[in-house]
Formats: sequence, C-alpha cells, structure tokens
Amino acid sequence: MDNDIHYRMFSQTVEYALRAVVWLAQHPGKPLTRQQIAGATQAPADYLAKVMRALGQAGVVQAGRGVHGGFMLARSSDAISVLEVVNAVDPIRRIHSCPLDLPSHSLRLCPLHRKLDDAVAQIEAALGSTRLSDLTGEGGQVRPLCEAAQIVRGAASP
Amino acid sequence: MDNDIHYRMFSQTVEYALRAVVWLAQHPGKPLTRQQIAGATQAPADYLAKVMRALGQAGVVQAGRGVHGGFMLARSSDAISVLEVVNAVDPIRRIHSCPLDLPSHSLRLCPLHRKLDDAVAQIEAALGSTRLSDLTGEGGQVRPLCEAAQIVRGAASP
DNA sequence: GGAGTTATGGATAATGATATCCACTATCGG
DNA sequence: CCGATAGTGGATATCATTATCCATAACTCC
Repeated sequence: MDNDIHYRMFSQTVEYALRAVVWLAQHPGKPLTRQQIAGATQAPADYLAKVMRALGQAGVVQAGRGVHGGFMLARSSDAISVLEVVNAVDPIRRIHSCPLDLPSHSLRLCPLHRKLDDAVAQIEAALGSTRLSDLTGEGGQVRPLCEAAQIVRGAASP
Repeated sequence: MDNDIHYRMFSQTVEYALRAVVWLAQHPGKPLTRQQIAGATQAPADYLAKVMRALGQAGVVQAGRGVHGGFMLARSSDAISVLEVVNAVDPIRRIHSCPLDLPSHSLRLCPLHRKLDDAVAQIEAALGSTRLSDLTGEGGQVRPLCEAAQIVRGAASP
C-alpha cells in the first residue's frame, strides 16, 4: 500500500510448490530429494519440506524415505493440473457469499463481489486447464524453469 | 496450506478499498465521513483511515477536513476503473522477470512464469475494463454492496 | 479568534504467512 | 541388527499484513 515490493497474486508457498512439481515433471524416472529440489528451484529447503508434505497428502507427489528416497510425481505430468497443485498448498477461495461478517442469507452476490468472483473463476479455469506437461516443453525434453535457473544449474554442477 | 480459512486472491486492504469506493459511488453529492463509510461497509474505521489516505494520494477520492468534510470520488464513477482502485492500495504485480533471486538476464519467461503472468494479465484486464459505475446498478440508483449489507443498513438506521 | 469536527501521519500492537530447527520414523545397504 | 539417509511432524522464530491508538493539521461554524 505504501512503499515497495510486497503484493503477490500467488503466495510464496504456491510459487515454491509450482517450481518443485515442474522440476519433478522435468526429471521423471528416479526420485529427487528435498535438497536437490530446493537447490534447483531456489527454495528454502526447510520450508520446502512442509510444502512437499502438503503435496504428498494431496496426492500430487509420492514420497519415499530412506537412502533412495525422495519425491516423484504421483501421476504422469499430463494428468496433473496446475490448479491441483495450487489447491494442494493454498486453496483458491471462490467468493460464495458476501464477505461482510454476517450470516449469509444472500444467495446472490452484489455486483462488486460477483465481479471479483468472476475474476477468481477465470484464474481457476486458466489454471485448471493447464497441465504440468504444458510447462515442461514438448516431448519430455528438459527445459529450465527460467533462463536464470539454467544459469544456476550450469554454475552449480560443473 | 493445512486447516481452515486464509488464502485470498485479493487482500483485505483491497476489499476495504473497493467496498468504500463502491459505497461512495452509490452516494454521490455530499462527502461521507470515514465513520459513515466504515459503518456501511463493515470495515474497521481506524484501518480504513489508512486505506482512504492511499486512495486520496492516488487521486481516486478527494478528501475534505473539518465539519462538512469526508470523502468523495475524485471523478465520476464511470471514469474510475476497479483496477485503479486496486493499484492505489495494493498494486497488482505482473511477473516481468524470473522470480528466482538472480539478476534477470532473461528477457523471456519460462513456461511456468509465462502462464502465471498470463493469469495475472487476465485479472488486470478484467479489473481494468470494469468501471465503478458497472457496480452500482443502472442509472445511479442506489444498490447495496450485498444483500447482507442492505440488511445491516436496515437494522442500523430504523 | 475559539470550539468542535474530521482527515493526516506516525508509532505501536496483534495476527497470519513464511522460515528455521529439532526429535522421530521409515527405508536402504551392509 | 546397525548405521546412514531422507521424509514426517511439531515447536519456535521472523517478517509482512492488518489493526489500533494518539498527536497534529486543516476546516466549519459561531
């Protein structure tokens, strides 16, 4: 409201979750550990533990413990939508009733909240129709999350 | 991420700001005081002071002090977009560069962040094309923010 | 000009999201 | 079985948002 960077349409938690599952989608086959994912996606490893747990409980990823443990997508990357990932960690909240703090008699929203809910619905639809496979480049070919991430990988693993 | 209600696509501050300007749009002519707006829109009066100040600095509302003071829209309600109100208090942040914490060499976003930014752009467009007059009912006729708000007004002012 | 009213601006407190840390459990390889 | 590895779960710290409070400035009416 006043000075510098803060407001985000998507929470930091959602950011981490999406980076993680995209990275997993780009590296199928063997499980990746939390440390590996954290390193690649520039997420704090300790916090990522919580995020991954939420993804596991939601059935988006499959976790394995022990020496060859780590995380894999629970299904193929074209069977998981971005919306599912978002909802696993920070559910998108549609506006079903008037947010004024009253028992909602109203079944219909006022023009303002109808507009806002329409906007949320748009997002929901956009995320729901996007699959993880849409974000990994065609043919399972490995693509970096961003150009910048590619640079990091190059620098970190000579 | 775990148990109950939290995540919102729009911040509480944005909610208050929008309720306030919609209420102002529905009551043109004379200025409304912070207390009046707070009462009608169920917003905490003290916090609303800050929100209104931000709206004033952004040129969305016009403030007057003293005995017949209060707030009025700075322009007519069909000359103010919802986006302008949102940006006045909690600017929508487009994703211009990779959020990974590196100097952004990359001019192009990766598929993930392109998708996310597209979603944000959709919201921006939807809010930008909606005017306050679109939210007040046709012909300047007074409509409540929500059905619930109408009930409150009825109960509060017999 | 004085009294009362109302926004302004800053300081401070409470709340929720984010981040860190540690003990525990499951799994694998010997 | 033993030790090492890696996820699980909970406790705690940090930080931004939200909320409250107070002193001050501007304005109206008398």
